[in-house]
Amino acid sequence: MSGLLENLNPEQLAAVTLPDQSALILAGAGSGKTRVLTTRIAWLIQTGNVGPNAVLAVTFTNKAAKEMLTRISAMLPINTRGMWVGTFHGLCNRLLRAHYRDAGLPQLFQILDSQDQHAAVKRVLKAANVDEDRFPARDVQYFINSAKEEGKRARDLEIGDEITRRHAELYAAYDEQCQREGAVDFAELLLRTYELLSRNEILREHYQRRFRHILVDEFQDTNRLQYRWLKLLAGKSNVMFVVGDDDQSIYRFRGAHVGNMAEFERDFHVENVIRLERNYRSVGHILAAANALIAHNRRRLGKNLWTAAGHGEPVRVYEAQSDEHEARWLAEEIQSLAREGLRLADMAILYRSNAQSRVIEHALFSSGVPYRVYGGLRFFERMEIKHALAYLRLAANPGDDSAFLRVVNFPARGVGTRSIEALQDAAKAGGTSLYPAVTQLSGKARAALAAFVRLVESLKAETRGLPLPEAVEVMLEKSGLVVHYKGEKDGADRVENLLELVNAAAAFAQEEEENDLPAFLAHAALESGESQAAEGADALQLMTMHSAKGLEFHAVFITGLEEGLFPHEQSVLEDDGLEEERRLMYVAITRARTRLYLSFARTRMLHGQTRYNVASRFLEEIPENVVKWLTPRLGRGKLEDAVWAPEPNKGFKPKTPDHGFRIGQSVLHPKFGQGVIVDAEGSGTDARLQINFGKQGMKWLALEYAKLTSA
DNA sequence: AATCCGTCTATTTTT
DNA sequence: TAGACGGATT
Repeated sequence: MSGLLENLNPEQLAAVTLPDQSALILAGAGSGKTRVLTTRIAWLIQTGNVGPNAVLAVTFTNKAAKEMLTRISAMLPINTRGMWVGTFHGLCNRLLRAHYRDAGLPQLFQILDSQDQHAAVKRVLKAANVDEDRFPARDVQYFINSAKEEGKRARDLEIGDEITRRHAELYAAYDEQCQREGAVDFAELLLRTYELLSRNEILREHYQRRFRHILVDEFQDTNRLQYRWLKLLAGKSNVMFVVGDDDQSIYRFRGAHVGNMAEFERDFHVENVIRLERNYRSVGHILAAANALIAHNRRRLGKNLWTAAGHGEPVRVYEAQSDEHEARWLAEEIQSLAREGLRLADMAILYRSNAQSRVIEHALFSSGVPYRVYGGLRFFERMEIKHALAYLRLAANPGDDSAFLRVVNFPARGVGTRSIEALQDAAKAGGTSLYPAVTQLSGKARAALAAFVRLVESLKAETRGLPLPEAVEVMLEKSGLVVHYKGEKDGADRVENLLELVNAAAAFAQEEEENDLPAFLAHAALESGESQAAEGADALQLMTMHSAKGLEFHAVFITGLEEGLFPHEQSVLEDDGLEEERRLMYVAITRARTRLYLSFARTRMLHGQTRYNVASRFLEEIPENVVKWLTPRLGRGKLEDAVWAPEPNKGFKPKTPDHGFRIGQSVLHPKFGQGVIVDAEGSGTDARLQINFGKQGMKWLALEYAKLTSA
């Protein structure tokens, strides 16, 4: 056998070569989980009686799915085409496209992402004349998604109180609207497929017979509906190979149900659970910190990571006076590591909530450290891209009301609210979508709308039969989007993104076998794309601990370790919340290969107020012998002393310093020339200013001695 | 139709 | 503090 199994440790080997029975692999952080999963698939195929098309592998992210396919292709000389490897949503999309009639959907059903869904809910609320203060769209959206993730339709809900009753009605109305418009949201992809397979015996048996081996990645993140979906496909006799880590379950707030692991053991009569506990990523002290911390959780399946590598460096802990000091220390420490030769891209700053990035970014910017922030808007979520996609959607299907409403007056073409309302009435009266209802109108409203209809018609005509990227170019031209943004003052980035959409279409057309317009639209909804294009440059990584899951870095900084922030005060109120926060800390710690830093700040600006903090309990849960304090060691006081008391009202603090210099101001220095003040601290004779002198560099100058004049 | 202004809110996020 | 949003204003 061509070395497939070489270098696997005994547990990995056991997992890969398990006989045909369902198995649960408890894979610790850094234990070679993806390798086991992909080698298992390769092994199944290579040893004979399993063909590629008998394999179904499910992941949560497109990235993971892609990674898996790449690795399998590298291991096997075969074409991976027949294999179904994808995300839950991607696979459901594939099934529903293939069986749209049986699923009760139009052939060109559109996928709504969360934004689209939010807009759709708002339209339902408006149509139903609901008081949006009492029933905010995001609450209704949350209600609908939670219900769907429990596998429930509006009619299946138990109505307890008035609010629930109203929510259920809105859920029903929303589903009706989606059905009318041929729209399917993310949860619906799952639920619809589930219903299709449970109702349709022929289809169910077909797929059950086909997928002899079902493999699931990150199983601890599955929700209840996903588990039922898997069970349905598995039937009585298929082999499930699920990989997960209960200690890394951090997504309960979005429906993940760790209990699925225990249920799986029971439902599938799992005889032996295989534990992958040997860690190939981190040095000993880091693992010791992680193990000791997670041992404070009660409900665990149980696991202890170990490594053959040495202890390595101790975990460093830093106490800062304030969030700004913490940020400045981070910048300094990172620069010093960079001087030692570490690549910036191999270091990460992690935080609990996105808001924390601001101070850090400020400090990094001031010291000129290149960085990259994860999170935020992704490519296909940007407004201008949404607009462009709406035009494409209309070209594919003019009956798409949400696309219609998005761009009917964008760029502005004199279609006002009154015209839209008239149109909506006409559509309702005629029982049609908005587009065909235009002919029912008269007067001014009709004129403006008719022009839009002509635009869509010409779009349809001129893109028909064109290769995808060319169709996108035509759309950009005809819709007037590019011209519009060119004329806007901050439109340059948007124009660039629109042009990038042509490249995205070209890349998609080249990579995918099924590459027509509808397929591209589904791709845009299911894979929102990278959040930032600038990959490759050597830049420090900034992200939340949640986004760090699955990644690893040479050096990791976990920041803001303060009671109330991490563990977050909200989470302490939630059932199992504290344990989930601890798992998050565990995930964060285990991202580090050789260097781990933990930091906290005594004071932090939060919601415009200074908060006084106590160090996080997680710090105390890490054994002293693996830790090295960079600041004087903290007394180990009782946590009951923890206060998040608001600042005692001392009236106002003089925010404008007495010396008259402000941050952002341009100044002139006799020796360094012109510069800009980027930061300041102290006051009176202690006042110091940090000034960016461009090529001369960044300097801290004592105001008392530096002869500064304003420039 | 664009812009201004007051009000509200503030944990984590993939599909 | 700062961003998003909705309503009112120009």
